[in-house]
Amino acid sequence: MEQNGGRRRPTIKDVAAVAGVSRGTVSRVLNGGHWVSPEALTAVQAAIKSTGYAANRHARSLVTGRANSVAFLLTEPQQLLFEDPNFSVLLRGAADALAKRDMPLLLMVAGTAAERRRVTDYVTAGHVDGVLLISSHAGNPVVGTLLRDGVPTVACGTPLGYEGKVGYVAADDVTGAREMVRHLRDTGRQRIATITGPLDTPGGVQRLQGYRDELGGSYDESLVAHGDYSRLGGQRAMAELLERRPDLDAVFVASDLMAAGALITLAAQGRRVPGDVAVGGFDDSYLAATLTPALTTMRQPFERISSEMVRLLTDVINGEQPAAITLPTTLIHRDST
Amino acid sequence: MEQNGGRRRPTIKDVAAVAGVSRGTVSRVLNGGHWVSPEALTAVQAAIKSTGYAANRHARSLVTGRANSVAFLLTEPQQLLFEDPNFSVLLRGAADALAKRDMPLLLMVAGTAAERRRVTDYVTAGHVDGVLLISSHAGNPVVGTLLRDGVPTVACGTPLGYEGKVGYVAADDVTGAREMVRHLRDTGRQRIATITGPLDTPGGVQRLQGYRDELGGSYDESLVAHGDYSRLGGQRAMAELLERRPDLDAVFVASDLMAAGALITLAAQGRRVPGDVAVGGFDDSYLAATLTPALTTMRQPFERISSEMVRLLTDVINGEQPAAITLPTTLIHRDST
DNA sequence: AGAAGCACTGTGAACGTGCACAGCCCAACC
DNA sequence: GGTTGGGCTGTGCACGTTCACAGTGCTTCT
Repeated sequence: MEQNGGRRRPTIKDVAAVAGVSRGTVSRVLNGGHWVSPEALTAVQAAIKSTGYAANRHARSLVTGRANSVAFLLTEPQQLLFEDPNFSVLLRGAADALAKRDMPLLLMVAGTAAERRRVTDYVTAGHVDGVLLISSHAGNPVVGTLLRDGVPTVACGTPLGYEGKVGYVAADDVTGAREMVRHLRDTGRQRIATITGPLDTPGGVQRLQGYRDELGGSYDESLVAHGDYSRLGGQRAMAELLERRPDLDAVFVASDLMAAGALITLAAQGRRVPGDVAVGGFDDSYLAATLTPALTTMRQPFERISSEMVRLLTDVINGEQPAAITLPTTLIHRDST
Repeated sequence: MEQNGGRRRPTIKDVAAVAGVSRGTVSRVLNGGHWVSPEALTAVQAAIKSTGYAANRHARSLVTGRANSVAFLLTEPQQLLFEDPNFSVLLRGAADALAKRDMPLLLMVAGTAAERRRVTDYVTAGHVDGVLLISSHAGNPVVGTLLRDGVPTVACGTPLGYEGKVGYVAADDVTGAREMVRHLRDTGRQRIATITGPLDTPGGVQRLQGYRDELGGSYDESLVAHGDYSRLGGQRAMAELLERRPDLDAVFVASDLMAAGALITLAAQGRRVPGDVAVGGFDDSYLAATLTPALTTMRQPFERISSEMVRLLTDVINGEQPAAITLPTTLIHRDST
């Protein structure tokens, strides 16, 4: 309420004085209000309001040993993740979920070795309570460090090489991929190709897995090309596929961004979508609906993924065992199939 | 070096004991190393390494009254900013620049009134030293609050309604827009339209200003349509322009994302780019190069903008007067003009 | 009536730092 | 040879909070 006229910020002591109680009582009110009389409670609450008191988090953290904050850690080699439209959605979701718990989100980037060093130093020094890990490529050295130092960690997507050792939240890639391939087959496609993600990422191997599972015996190596989750990668992989198998009539692309690239190649080579070739994506990023034609894709529930990551992480911080959560994907039917 | 076997983290006292000096000396080494003898210096440095000591930032903040962290504050009503490709670049740049100063970046979102309240409480409570403000729409209530409470703030783009009261870093929108329009005219275009950003944002008004300045007398209201920085908005505005002025032969679009939308409309209506209509964008986001045709656009130096914002903010935090920094834009000539 | 419990309150000691201050040693100066 | 002063060092206090503990007054049970 009061104006900050260059004066010192009110402390718990000031509140206690105004309320006519002791520091201890104010502290108890602040932390749940148990074991304090109704009169004291209201007096303290009024005093807090009138003084404009806000707890000093540094002092609190110092004595409790908890930072009450969480790091959102990006460990991609390049800024590839920043081109990824999903990243923003995930980031925002995490920030929202954390804000509801009154915990700030610290954004940390660990691309280079120097950054990696700084980040692990920071994190293992206990300046955050836990880490939301946006890694993906297997063999990430950061994961090992966090694990070894016992830092509560929740990954986004199966952490290849660390399954069962670190908690994670992921979409059901295998089933999602199967469903898309089944959809393509159900609409009469015979020669269904796929553009995969990098095979050292969970999305890369698991969506390919689903593609294979669904196709079973009729699986054919020449219908598989590999991308790197970038638009350009999708463009190239599509060109490669068309050269190898000009007869293909559908393609399941492991990400919307790569699908956007594939559409460019298809258009450039005069193939009509979905007339000549049906295209199915994965993610349902905001891109999908704006492409021409609008992209049929598997929706990943990113808002849910981020909120579950935060929930899981706070649980782990509070001593629970890390768990693995898999969430279902949904087929979004648009114009490209 | 030592393993964290559930043991307590080393404190400055442990370091002092190992080095055979007092806390004070270790503290001096930590803060610049002035007034400490060479022998003590090396002894302390060795002790820091052998104990694996890292200063407790909470304790430090408690006594110094500085948080040593900065908030990256998003104040857009919706998640519009998260669709904006520039946002990621800015965010990453800021995180990098801050990391070099060993300051963490706190991401805060203040879209709704409740979020706004929480954020201003947090910030004015002194839990961060300053704010990197990613606002844009005029009349943002958060700016006033920050200003009133004397929170060091640096905005991205001219903070409409608060010019001269808060420091900012911006690209030279007016000159950039002029240059693009001049380029269109120099390549022989006669009827140059424009799609503006929202007119309560600096980019909206200033890029329109540049367009007008360059066209001078030959300026015509019917060649101006308004967008909202979204792809769909660009799509709609382009349709509006084509209906009103089917004879137009060029369009300057105030953002790449809107230009992407404009290209969709132009393609749908059978206009060839750049044959029938030349299209110039603004931003040079990663989108621009991947569009078909690749987009001619004005490059905003986002990496530089974010690093200058951080530099300016740290200056303000250290007591300097806030300044206004304007950075030049560059014409990137591609295939759409 | 005294003991025992309950509901609540106040107090002192931490937590790990930076900073002001006082003290030390040694060289240089009068 | 005492005084000054500069280079370096150690010590006590403060920062704002939580937590354990010791009360206090009041009810209830033996």
